[in-house]
Amino acid sequence: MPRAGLSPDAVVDAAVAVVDVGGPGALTLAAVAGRVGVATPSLYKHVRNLAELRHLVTSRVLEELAERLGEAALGRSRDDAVRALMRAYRDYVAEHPGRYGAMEQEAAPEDDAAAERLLGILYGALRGYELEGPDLVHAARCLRSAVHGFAVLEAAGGFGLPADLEASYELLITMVLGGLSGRRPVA
Amino acid sequence: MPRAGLSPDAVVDAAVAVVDVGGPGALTLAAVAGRVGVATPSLYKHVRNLAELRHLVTSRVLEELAERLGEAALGRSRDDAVRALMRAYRDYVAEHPGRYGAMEQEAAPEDDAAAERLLGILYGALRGYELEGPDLVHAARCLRSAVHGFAVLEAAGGFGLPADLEASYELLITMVLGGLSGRRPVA
DNA sequence: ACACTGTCACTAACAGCATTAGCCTTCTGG
DNA sequence: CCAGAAGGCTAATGCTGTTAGTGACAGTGT
Repeated sequence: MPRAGLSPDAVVDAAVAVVDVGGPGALTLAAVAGRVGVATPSLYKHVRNLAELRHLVTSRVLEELAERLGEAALGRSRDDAVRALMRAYRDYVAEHPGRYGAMEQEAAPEDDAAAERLLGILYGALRGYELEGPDLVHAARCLRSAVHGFAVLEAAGGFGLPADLEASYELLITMVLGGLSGRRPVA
Repeated sequence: MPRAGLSPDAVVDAAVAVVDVGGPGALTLAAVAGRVGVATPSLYKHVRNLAELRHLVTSRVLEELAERLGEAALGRSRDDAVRALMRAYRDYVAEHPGRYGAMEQEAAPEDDAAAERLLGILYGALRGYELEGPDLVHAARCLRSAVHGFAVLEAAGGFGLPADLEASYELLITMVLGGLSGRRPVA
């Protein structure tokens, strides 16, 4: 039995490949083991259990997303930055729907460095607006909600026809930008 | 062995109760059977398989949501209607986070009457705005994205602290209303 | 060069799950 | 009242994750 030259990273690579083709439900230790050409229990030398593997996949996706968003927002500010960020977000999800859907939902941002980093990028993009403490938090939450909601619905095929999704997303961007430009409802 | 007096509806009731306490991951035939006091295989007399049960749970949640949203939007129009709709949506999810999270993601709206009905209510609320064909579709998609994105993140504990979530949501409502009031980005 | 040690793969085994098959009791309608 | 359907059961199968124990390979100290 020659060694497979495995490593935790290689296992996550395989796991990502699995969800890319089969969706979140296909993420099983047997599938990952089969893909790397190894018996299922061998994976336990590199990964504690399935739960940890899922966690690692989530972190991987968050890292990739943060990378892309960081690039997109680089050298831009205010509306320009947010627009670029939102477009990059959707592009990533459109390229890897299974990967995005495989992220675990219960992940609290605090326990994951990648989540923290992504959140930091969001806050960075919002820096150009004059938003103090709580208002900044509200803005970031709304940005996340809009972007994530659209991403989830699109990745899961929740929208009927895929027609004109770009135009829909542009409207969403417009909504967010309008809301960020500080138009208060009453005041 | 006295009969348990089960029915498909009763099974779905139990399944909903299970996800209410244990979250989506707890939805297992064994758990549902245990809750109704029956052996696992007995469930197959009322439900085709686990996949169908999940489907039924999804439909149930969509029905409940549609009910609540319909009530909320009754007799209102335009911003008033959308505001009421969005608040009712979040209220429902906050009351039953596990239930909302248990909805299957892959559900295309076409194959489910409840989804269709909910979508109809959304479109109804948007009727007051002067939106023609595609623009109406875009608006509905954005409304869904915003509302669903916030709901998912809140239900999964994706926001750090629960503090001030109401204020955040009010900002989201403001964003949506602003976007619906027809301020075009370029034109 | 050689044993030694740790790493990494394996097989064997077990528990929990969904699912199917077959049986037996209980309701129900003619 | 009794035939048949309906709704419960146990037994058994295959897939999953997981653990324990075994053996082969690579690198290291002598």
